[in-house]
Amino acid sequence: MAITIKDIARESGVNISTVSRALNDAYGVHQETRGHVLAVAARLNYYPNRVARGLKTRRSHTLALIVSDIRNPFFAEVTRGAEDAARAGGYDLVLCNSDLDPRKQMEYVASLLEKQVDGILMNSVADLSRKQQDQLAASGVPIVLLNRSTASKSFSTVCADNEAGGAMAAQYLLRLGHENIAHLTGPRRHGNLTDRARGFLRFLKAANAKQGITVLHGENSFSGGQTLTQKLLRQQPEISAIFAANDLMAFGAIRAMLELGRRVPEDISLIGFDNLELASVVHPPLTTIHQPKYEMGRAASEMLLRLARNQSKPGSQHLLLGVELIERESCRKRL
Amino acid sequence: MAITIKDIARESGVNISTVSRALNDAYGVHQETRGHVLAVAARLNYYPNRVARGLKTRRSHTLALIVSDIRNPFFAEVTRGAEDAARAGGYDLVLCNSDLDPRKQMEYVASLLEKQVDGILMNSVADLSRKQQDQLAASGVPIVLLNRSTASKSFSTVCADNEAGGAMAAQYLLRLGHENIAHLTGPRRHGNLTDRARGFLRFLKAANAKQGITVLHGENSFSGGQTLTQKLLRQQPEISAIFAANDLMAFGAIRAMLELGRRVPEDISLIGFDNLELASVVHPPLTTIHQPKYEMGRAASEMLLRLARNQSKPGSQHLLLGVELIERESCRKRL
DNA sequence: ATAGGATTCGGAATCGTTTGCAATAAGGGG
DNA sequence: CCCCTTATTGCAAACGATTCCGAATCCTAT
Repeated sequence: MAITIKDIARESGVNISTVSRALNDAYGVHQETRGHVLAVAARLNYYPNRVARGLKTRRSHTLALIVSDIRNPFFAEVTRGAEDAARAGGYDLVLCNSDLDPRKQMEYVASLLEKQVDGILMNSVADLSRKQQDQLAASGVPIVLLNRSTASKSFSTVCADNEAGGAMAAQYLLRLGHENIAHLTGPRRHGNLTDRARGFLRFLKAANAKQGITVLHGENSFSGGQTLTQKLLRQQPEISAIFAANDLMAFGAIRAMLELGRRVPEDISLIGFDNLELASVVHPPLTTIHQPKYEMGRAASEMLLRLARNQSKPGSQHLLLGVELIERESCRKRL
Repeated sequence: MAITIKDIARESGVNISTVSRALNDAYGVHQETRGHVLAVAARLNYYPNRVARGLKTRRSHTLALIVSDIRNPFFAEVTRGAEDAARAGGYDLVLCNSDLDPRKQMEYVASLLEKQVDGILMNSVADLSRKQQDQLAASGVPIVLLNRSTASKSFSTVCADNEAGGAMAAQYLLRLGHENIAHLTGPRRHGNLTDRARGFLRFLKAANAKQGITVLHGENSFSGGQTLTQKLLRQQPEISAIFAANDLMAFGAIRAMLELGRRVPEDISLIGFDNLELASVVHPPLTTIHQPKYEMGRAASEMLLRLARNQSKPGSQHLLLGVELIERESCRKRL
């Protein structure tokens, strides 16, 4: 049986309320008795029961993070940022993998509410029905959405500036003199990727680009990038630059080009998005748009902490983080 | 204010104890009243407060996982397995990143104990002092160590058969006719890598290999693999096969050889260990020893659940999981 | 010396559950 | 018809903390 404040009270001859006050160094306990209590607590090797504490104070000092799959290196990075910030604030983080399944997501949320988590970090609610979203918003826990720019009235968000990133990619390829440019992206409903595409195309259009621009939709994965690239190069062998909507697709593109005997960057320039750890490892090292993944996780946790502590005025907040061009070796001037 | 069983009791005209029993469908409540209570609970949109429950039952229904860094894809995979199994058992998982810092690890453990977690999954205790380890063992929570084969009396373990994996690598390279073989590994104190090296060397020795065998120690990372390979090929250009102690080092080796103009597998065969997701993505696709990462996480969670539920006899348990050779394209017959 | 404010402390309620025990109701055998 | 099981329910005490409130003590200024 573990030591409780009752034991400490008995052992040090004071009431449990005094022990509690001493332990939390609350106002109203004499220095001397505080010292004595603390000494006894240390001697008995006491550690507080946070569950009991939570019952009374109605805060569990835990946050939850629901991602689609922690094995996605993007989320791993975000998660690390979120955990570090939570920990720094004295909270711990429970991890949930939803696979983007709406049912699983709602089950997680229900379970988390029962556990009285103080806030929830989620990477998407896009696939939730309107009704489910309302249910979430009505639940009362603070929620911040990761990676969702569409300013929502019910939820706070933190997101990278995907549109600006798309524009950066366009500007860069234009500056290198490319004219036949393709954009490989994911399913149309994918918000972030759509933003990137929009920024990309808008910039090209604004620059009066006279080039042929091709946009191909497919799976936003390694094999998706691979397949799209094969298709692209079969249809338009004259392509000189590719903007892949994320690094994984870019890796697939590299593979496809390797297999087709097209060299990167000698024959075709390639730029990705995300700046995954692997981007610098792959050959050739991938030029890409850096998303501040760790910072996104950190900022989201910090925002959630403020919300959970009622330190910020109620209502939803929105944070848009900047992106950055990382120049490596997968792009080259058009000859 | 949330709905409690007290509200349900009032609303349905029975005592809270009956409500509690009905909700848990415990023995001793009439079908009819149970039905009524459940209906009222549903109508009021009741969900139980697990914190209060935990206070009384002394189980929090949460497990914790302490890894060095979730960004390491190996741990991401293990974590996913662990979380799935925990969830399947009705537990959730709090994630901790220790960076292998002993102080952080102990802080995490202390915090987790205060939160009354029912069990802890850790990836290593090797860097803890003897005293800290005893302290851990004395804490009373079930602990299972991931990826630590050294059968410990105080802790349960689940681990892949690193030694057998090392032997497999040796057998494979021998079968391909290689004679000048090098092994790139990490720091000497790293238990798992040491096991791999032992299996590897033992097999070569047993096969009466007359070859020159070189073992190089360095950092067990991408750049470690890169550096060691540069050094190796400078000293011994005649090397025909390399066994890297993990895939990350193998990736580094690929990069180094690329830079030195040595082709894989035409000039030099390369085999890794882990079978990371990326192993099939990199060029050339890496032949490697597969560790059942997901299963390790899952098995560890399941073992921990049994321990936490007192379903297995006390004392430590140990599980060794098999490994497997994954043949891709980074190795070739010696001409 | 004493009123009165500030400190310091103890008592007890409370958070939302579970659970042992007693009480009551129901059913069955003699 | 009564006694004895057995099923169903209520009562109340936990679990381990926090916190409001009032009592006791101390200090200080008049």
